[in-house]
Amino acid sequence: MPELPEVETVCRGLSKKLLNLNVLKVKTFDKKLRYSISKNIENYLIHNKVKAIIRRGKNGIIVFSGNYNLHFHLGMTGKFFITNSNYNKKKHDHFLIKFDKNVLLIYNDVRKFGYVELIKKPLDIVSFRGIGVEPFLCKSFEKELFSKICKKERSIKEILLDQKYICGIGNIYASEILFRSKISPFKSGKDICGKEFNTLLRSVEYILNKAIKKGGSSIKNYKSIDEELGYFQIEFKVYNKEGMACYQCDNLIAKKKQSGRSTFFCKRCQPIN
DNA sequence: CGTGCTGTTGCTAG
DNA sequence: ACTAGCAACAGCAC
Repeated sequence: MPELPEVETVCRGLSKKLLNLNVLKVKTFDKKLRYSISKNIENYLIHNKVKAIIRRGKNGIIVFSGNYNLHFHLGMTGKFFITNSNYNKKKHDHFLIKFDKNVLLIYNDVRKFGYVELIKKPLDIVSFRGIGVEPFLCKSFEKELFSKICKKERSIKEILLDQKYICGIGNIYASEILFRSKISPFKSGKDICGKEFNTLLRSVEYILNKAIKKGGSSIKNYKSIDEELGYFQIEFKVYNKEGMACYQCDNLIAKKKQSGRSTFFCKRCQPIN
């Protein structure tokens, strides 16, 4: 389930396991994920050392010592596993990197909406793929963000999902953030007042931070041989809770589609006006 | 057994 | 500027 907190947890896990290791071998099992993987990717990465793992929105970047970095996006079902060289290939494994110290990194993706790609240095992290402000920096950009968003006809839920304003928020946490903010997901951007917007930004930080903390606590007590990185789940207040009692009031949680995607909310706690 | 629907993302054609 | 459709697959209800 890769939104920002999951990607952050994956990056921290990768850092812990891969930093300073050397690439011995790269292998692709599938020619194509969302995009085709560079045919001779091994030539670009072999004998390179892992220098850092960086997250930007829902993107991860493995920084290598050579001229190229490796950008990954997990799509809907992308997962990394760290294991050892005795590993046997599983269904939907698409890509692996063998490092020294007997460390093997596996990329597994059922639906193949994710991808990995080489990106040439230098790394421009600020304007990376044209995405917007990092959620944990959004308070410093409150004025700029508000001046854009308060002109939008679109609903605030769709604005939160649009990576070009604030990046990293996906369909699950968008509902959770709006519930905490007591703002209707259907409220138009132009109807959001300054005070509400301030509450919204604080909820963005709160919800994502809470989820990262949860991920951070789940990652350190691994015990299986094949360690799956970033798999965890926070307790949701509204997501997937249709028909259940609201956490705050007696009302039942409602579910509606916005741009073809499910939104969960409480009509009483999140009034439209 | 099949058929149809849903799903954590993001690109693109219209 | 916006939305529907789509990518590929599993899991579920019926």
